[in-house]
Amino acid sequence: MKRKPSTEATAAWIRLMRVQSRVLDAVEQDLKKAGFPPLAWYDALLELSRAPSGAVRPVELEKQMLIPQYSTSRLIDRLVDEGLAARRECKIDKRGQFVEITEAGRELQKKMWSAYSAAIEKHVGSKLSDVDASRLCGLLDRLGCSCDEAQALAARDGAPAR
Amino acid sequence: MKRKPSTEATAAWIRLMRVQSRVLDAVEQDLKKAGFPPLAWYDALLELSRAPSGAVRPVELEKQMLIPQYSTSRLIDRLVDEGLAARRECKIDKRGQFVEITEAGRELQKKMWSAYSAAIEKHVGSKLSDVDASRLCGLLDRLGCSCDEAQALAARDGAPAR
DNA sequence: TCAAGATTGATGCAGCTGCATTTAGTGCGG
DNA sequence: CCGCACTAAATGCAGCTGCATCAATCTTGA
Repeated sequence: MKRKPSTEATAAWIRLMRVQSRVLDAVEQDLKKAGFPPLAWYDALLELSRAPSGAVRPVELEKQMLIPQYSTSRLIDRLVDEGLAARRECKIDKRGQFVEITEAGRELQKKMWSAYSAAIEKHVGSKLSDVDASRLCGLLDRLGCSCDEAQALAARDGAPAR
Repeated sequence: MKRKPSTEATAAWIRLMRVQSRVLDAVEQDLKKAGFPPLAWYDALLELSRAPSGAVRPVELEKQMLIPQYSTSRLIDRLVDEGLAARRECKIDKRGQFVEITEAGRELQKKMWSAYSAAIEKHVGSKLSDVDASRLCGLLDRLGCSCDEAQALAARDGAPAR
């Protein structure tokens, strides 16, 4: 019987998988019950709303959200279908485009943040002291090769996921 | 601007989502590159192989793996299609059935564990001391309302995910 | 004993994801 | 200016997921 990874490492792996899936599920369920779309929509709206001009190239969105290109393309489709964002022509590069958040999009993002932040508090915040949350961050960061800007983002108005 | 969850809690949430998804991706990719099926198959095979009789009721599998009923049903379909498991009639309850792992299934499980354990070591073990891994476990457990048996499982021959 | 309700497992449908490919446009070297 | 390699985005297809529902069987209680 091979035993490359230590028992501790394996246990950590298992928990990382299980706990994340449970917590994510719980948060997504809360949002859904409140009548909101999936978290990915929120993330996209947040990125769009952060852009000074309110418009972002799909490629940028893709990099920010760490999701594949086709996924971005379809997510934008859905946002546009729902009137939360609009595609704008990109004059300087005719292959590309800009995606601009609409007023409806901004409103939804704000409303979602109420429910979303409450869910984070309920499923994470209330179970961990700030000190422990920071410890958890530190340990997770060592696995993920750094989430760079996460601290900065969290300090602002909404939190991305994934 | 609301600020229900602390900055620390939010940062922990973000990292939990991001790091998990990166690590899971990395491990799944390693397995795929080695020509193996997805992790879910491994988990199922492991559960089946653990059963003393080598046969398990789908309902049991469902509870162990924490996935919905229809998901189990279809996963079993795929395993059976590939000759890794077989459906056996359940005499005592004609609604139900038993799922039994085949020799091919046992072999695949073992081979996958080599690749899987190597991936865990590469993406988790090598980045965290045992002590830190244990700390991580402790913190995660507080979020997940306990993963009960995870420690016991890890001590044996293979580790489930999710 | 038999109807009502619970449990086991399968399945049709819609939506989402990954993969590969396509379409269109850019920019560079010759 | 042309051809070639590269980047931006969209899309067809297959597989997977969740949801709702179904059929079969079991259990319970009047």
